[in-house]
Amino acid sequence: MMKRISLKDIAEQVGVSTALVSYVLNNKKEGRISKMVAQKIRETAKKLNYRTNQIAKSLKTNRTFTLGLIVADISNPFSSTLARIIEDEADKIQYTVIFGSSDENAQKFDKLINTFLNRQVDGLIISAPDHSEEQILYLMGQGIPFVLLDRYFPSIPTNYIALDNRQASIVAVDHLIKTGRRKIGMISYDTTLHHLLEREEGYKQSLKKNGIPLNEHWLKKVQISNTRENMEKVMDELLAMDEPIDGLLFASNTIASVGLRYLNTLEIKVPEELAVISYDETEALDLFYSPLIYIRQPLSEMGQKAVELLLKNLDGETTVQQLNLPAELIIRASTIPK
Amino acid sequence: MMKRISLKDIAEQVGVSTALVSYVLNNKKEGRISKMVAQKIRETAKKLNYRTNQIAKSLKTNRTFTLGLIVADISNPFSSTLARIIEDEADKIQYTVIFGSSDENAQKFDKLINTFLNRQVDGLIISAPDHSEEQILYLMGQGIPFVLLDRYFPSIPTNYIALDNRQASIVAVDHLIKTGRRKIGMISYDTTLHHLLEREEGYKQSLKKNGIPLNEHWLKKVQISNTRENMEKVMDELLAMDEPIDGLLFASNTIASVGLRYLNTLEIKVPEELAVISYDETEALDLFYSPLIYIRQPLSEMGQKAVELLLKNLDGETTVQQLNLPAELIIRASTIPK
DNA sequence: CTGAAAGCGCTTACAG
DNA sequence: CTGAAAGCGCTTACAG
Repeated sequence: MMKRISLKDIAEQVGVSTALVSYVLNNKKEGRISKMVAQKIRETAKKLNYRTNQIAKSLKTNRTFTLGLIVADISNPFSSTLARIIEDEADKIQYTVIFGSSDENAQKFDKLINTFLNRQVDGLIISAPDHSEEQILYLMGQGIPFVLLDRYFPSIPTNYIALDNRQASIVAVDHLIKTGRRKIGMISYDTTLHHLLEREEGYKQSLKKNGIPLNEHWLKKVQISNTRENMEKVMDELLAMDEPIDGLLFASNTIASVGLRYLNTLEIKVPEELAVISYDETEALDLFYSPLIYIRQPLSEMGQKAVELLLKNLDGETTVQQLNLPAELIIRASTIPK
Repeated sequence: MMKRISLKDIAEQVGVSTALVSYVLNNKKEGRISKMVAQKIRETAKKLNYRTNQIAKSLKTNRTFTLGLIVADISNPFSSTLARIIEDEADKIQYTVIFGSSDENAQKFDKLINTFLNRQVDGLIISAPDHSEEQILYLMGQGIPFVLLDRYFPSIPTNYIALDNRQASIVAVDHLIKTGRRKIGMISYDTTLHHLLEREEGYKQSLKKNGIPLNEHWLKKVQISNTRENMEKVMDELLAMDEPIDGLLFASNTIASVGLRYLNTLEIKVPEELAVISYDETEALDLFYSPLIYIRQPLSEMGQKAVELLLKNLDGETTVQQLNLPAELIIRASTIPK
């Protein structure tokens, strides 16, 4: 690789100090530097194709303008859509994003945190996996600026941007009931992640509110690490009961995607025999033979607010902000009244 | 934020030089340092929760162990799947990935390159947009290690990992013909991107080989920046011809996704009236009422080879390597014989 | 208007 | 076995 041009090279060519070159290129001390010299410096920088060494600059200024993004899995559309929004927001404030996937694994998550901190990221945006309280508390203890996104821990008083999951489930299940369903199942993950527990709570709450006693067999949980294998089993159970369910809520896009694929292979008619609502939108929903109703998370707003909140923290803001944004139920064909 | 612990802090506590601390923590000069001191240093580092400042290390060693990944759009499943594979491969060699989306725009692409170079990435993995030859040549001129992924320029003799696009189209169209189709359309992008031209060439070549004269109205192009709006128009054209097409090849996952959504709204029966094959797999393909045949790109292999090749370059390898990997036609229901 | 100098936190050739 | 010292490429308080 060719030798990179440094401030020193420019300084030597122009016959000034590196300090002056630095001032000019950073537009510091404007007006207090002779126009002539300033112009000469800029010209020479251009001619030599000078490129700031951000590493050196970061070492000196103690700011890297880098943001660490930890998602569950960047190849999941939910994560990658958020990543894209965050990329765009970060770009607006001159930030670059480094990312990593935790695979819902607290240990991998811990490793990512460490890697990112070693790299001196200015802050982190985090979708935390199950059982990662310790790492979150560590970050707080160290005073590292970060914002939790999507997932959060009610016991930890820290910044987060998330959905109002309980309300989202309530609206969804209310809709199922309003369109004539009474035996409503839900498939969620076997997890202690609070946002999913809230989704389950909302489901139960809606049933209760509408005078439908909860049948405990209606609420199924599948392993996060083993979703595909588990789904067929629990769906068979839900559909093979004495009184099979006539409404179903999927708690995530992955659950929905796998579930719909399986439904495609069955004789069940959606929405006539089984009305389905899914959390999150994926293109899969549109291509299912009966376009699905879904709970749309305000991803753009979530990503924007997360970056905005992180930036506030980088700028010294210390008050904690917690946001549970409302979801929107997108109503299409899959729950026409019976 | 709390003061970060530096080598100096450890050195002071233990009563040795920073040099020694550095040697111990980096496992340099093993055996030439007294066990006692080494252990004391390690203990103290642990006790103080020492964290290497990678920025300082990078400045000194001139290596950041950071890799820049430029994709078309991280929120597109094709990009995010590759990103995930690259993340995993990079992790194996202790690399972190910073990413950016070019949106198929040469100017944004140029900006990303500059940002990443300022940040002293050790190398780049690039899905280049249309008309970005200049930037690629610049990278070559500067001797920056990089590997093109998915897209490449035949006129530029540089490392790339891509698909054998021509052959992939040939196999796909051959299959359509073999199963009884004679009027075969293709929808591609309006672009000069070589990999798409190859896909088109393969399509034409198969028709020719099979004695079917090309009807120039069969090959449609849509704007990359405006895919959704364009698709309905060209599909209407293809299906409203005096002799409507009975076979169709989609040149990308986005084209397929939009196209299938539109087909869903029409009366056309797939595959009976129209046999469809798509490039790339997306979950959407599975949920279309007639599971689609598709051209599967070996994404894992592509991502792995890209990182492997980049690593070779970082280690000083200078011979250019160009790989066109074979695709696989995944045959399912959507082209049963007429 | 401009420069000499210190220092960010590391690594490493050299000396002993 | 260990340390003093230089230096990576910047920024910036200070002095003039």
